[in-house]
This record gives sequence, C-alpha cells and structure tokens, in this order.
Amino acid sequence: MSDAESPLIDDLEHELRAEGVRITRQRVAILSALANSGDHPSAEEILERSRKQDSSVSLATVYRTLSILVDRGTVLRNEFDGTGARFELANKPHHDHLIDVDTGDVIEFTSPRIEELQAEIARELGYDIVDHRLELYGKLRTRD
Amino acid sequence: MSDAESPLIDDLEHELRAEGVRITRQRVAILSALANSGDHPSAEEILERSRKQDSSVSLATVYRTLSILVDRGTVLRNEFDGTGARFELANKPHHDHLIDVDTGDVIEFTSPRIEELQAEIARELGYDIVDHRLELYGKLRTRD
DNA sequence: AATGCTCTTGCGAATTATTTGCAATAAGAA
DNA sequence: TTCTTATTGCAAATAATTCGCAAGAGCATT
Ligand SMILES: [Mn+2]
Ligand SMILES: [Mn+2]
Ligand SMILES: [Zn+2]
Ligand SMILES: [Zn+2]
Repeated sequence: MSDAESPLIDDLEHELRAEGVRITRQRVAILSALANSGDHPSAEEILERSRKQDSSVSLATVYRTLSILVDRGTVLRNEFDGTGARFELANKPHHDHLIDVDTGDVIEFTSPRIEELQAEIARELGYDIVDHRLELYGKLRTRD
Repeated sequence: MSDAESPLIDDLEHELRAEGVRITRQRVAILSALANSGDHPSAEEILERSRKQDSSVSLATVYRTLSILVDRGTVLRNEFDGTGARFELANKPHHDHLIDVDTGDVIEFTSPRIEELQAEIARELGYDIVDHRLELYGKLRTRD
C-alpha cells in the first residue's frame, strides 16, 4: 500500500511548485478531495472530504487554497442560487450547468451553439467576452 | 406641484392592496425609487434613493419590501459577480445581462435563439426550465 | 373623526459565508 | 541540520442579509 498519488494530482503539484507554491499536506488533501469529487462541493464539503486524508485541515486553509487554485485557473468557482460557492477542478472542457430545483442535483451540459451566440451578441454590443455564466434551473419532466 | 404618482406606481399600489399588502409611505418610496431607476441598484442604493422621498426608510425595510416584491414577481433580483444583489422592476420583457468588467456597466440584451436553445437542452435532459441565469462578462472591444 | 386589530417599521442583534491578523509551524533551499 | 519565509489554525473581523421586538401606522369599522 504505497502513497502514490494520482497522476492528476502529481501534475498539479509540479505545476504549483514550479510557480513557487509550497506543497503542504493540507494542500494535497484539498487537491485530492477535489480530484475525487465528481460533484460540485462547497467549501465545507471540501473541508470534510480533505480531513479524511489530513485531519488538520482547517476551513480557513480550504478557502485560502481554493482562492489560489481559482486564481490559477485550476479550480472553477460556481455561485448557483441558494447559498455558498461550489467548486470543481477545471480539468474538463467548458460546460454549463442545469440545476434540479427539487433535488439540488447539478447536471453538466455543453452547447456550442449557445457559446457561439453569446460571442456574437457580445460582439454586436462592442464587447469581447472574458467570462460568462449560464445556469438553467429546472424540474424533472413528469409523464403524468 | 401635485403629489400625483406615476400610473405605474399607482397600478402596483392597487395590485398590492388587492392582495392585502398595506401601502405604507416607505413602500411607496421604495417602489418609486425602483420605478425611477434605469439601472440595477443594490439594496443600499435603493435605500439612498427612497430616502429622498421618505427619509425614514430603513435598510431592513428595503430588504423586507424587496423580498415581498420579488416573491410577487414585481421585482427581479440579480446576483452578478462581485458583491450584493441588484434589483430592477420586472415590468419589461425578459432579458439577460452583459456586464462590463471594467466599468461595472450593465447592458441588457435579448436572444430568442438562446432562449430556445436553453429550453431545447433542458428538454433533452428531461427537464422543464423554471428559471435561468445568463450573464456575459466582457471588455469593451478597442480598435487599437 | 375616533377606535382597534393587525401589519409594518426602525433598531440593533443574529446569521451565514468568507476573509484576515497573528503567533506558531513547517516547506524547501542551502 | 539550519535558516528563511510561506503557510497554518484559531479567533476575530467583514459584508450582506435576516430576525426579534416594542413602538408606530394602515385601514376597515363605527
Ligand atoms: Mn461543472
Ligand atoms: Mn435588467
Ligand atoms: Zn458556457
Ligand atoms: Zn434569458
């Protein structure tokens, strides 16, 4: 039972180190928590998950680390309706979200057409898009 | 120099009264502030603006009144990046927003195509859209 | 116009999510 | 191992919004 980390985390560590960011136990735990999350955890959830690997992690460090990772573009911060930011690793292609208003489930989707239209609209208004947020809030269609 | 209110505010007052909502000086001041705002003011800004008409308005009442109006669908609450919610009367057709990241300016736009595509995407995923949020963050294109 | 029931208000305290100051601790270069 | 300095945990500070409560004010009724 070695302590080998996933290649993903290994890569991230190297990138961070290359930028002079120290690799601490806490940061590795937080990165692991994110890497092993298929969902969109809140800071509190990331705290819980990373504590399974390093019980010394504190909430302040979770926030500080997320802040660094978001600034680097390693992590995405989402602010869905309701409360608190939700995070995810930025290692997958761009996508937007559909939130199930009944269950809170978050479904990812992509629409090249919408992305194009957004750029077009911005262009017509004289702008270049630097970021955007598209969230659909829906209810599961029932076949009554 | 009469005290006549705009027909818009007059209508809103009647609707509210019909629902058993009492028309107070503060509420009229807040509604006026909203009706006279072409932009997307924050709660603090609405406080300042409504105080010009009724200096007794408090921030708690601004929030409480906005809450009622949002629940009724009279007012829309936007949560753009940065801090604090921004409000606007819901008396115009649906639109989304482009935020100038340099100046903070908020530009409104509509795209029937994007609206359609959103519904289509949700449908494919088995959902009916109950709400959505589309915000573009952009920089004014310069012709250097 | 006066009455009274009930909603609404202002104020300050409470909440929630996130940030920050600071002394103790630990990365990583030498 | 030593040394420098970034990082950490903790608690206190912020920022936006909500809440409890006693005082005040709509408005239906007389
Ligand atoms: Mn996602
Ligand atoms: Mn608008
Ligand atoms: Zn997108
Ligand atoms: Zn829209």
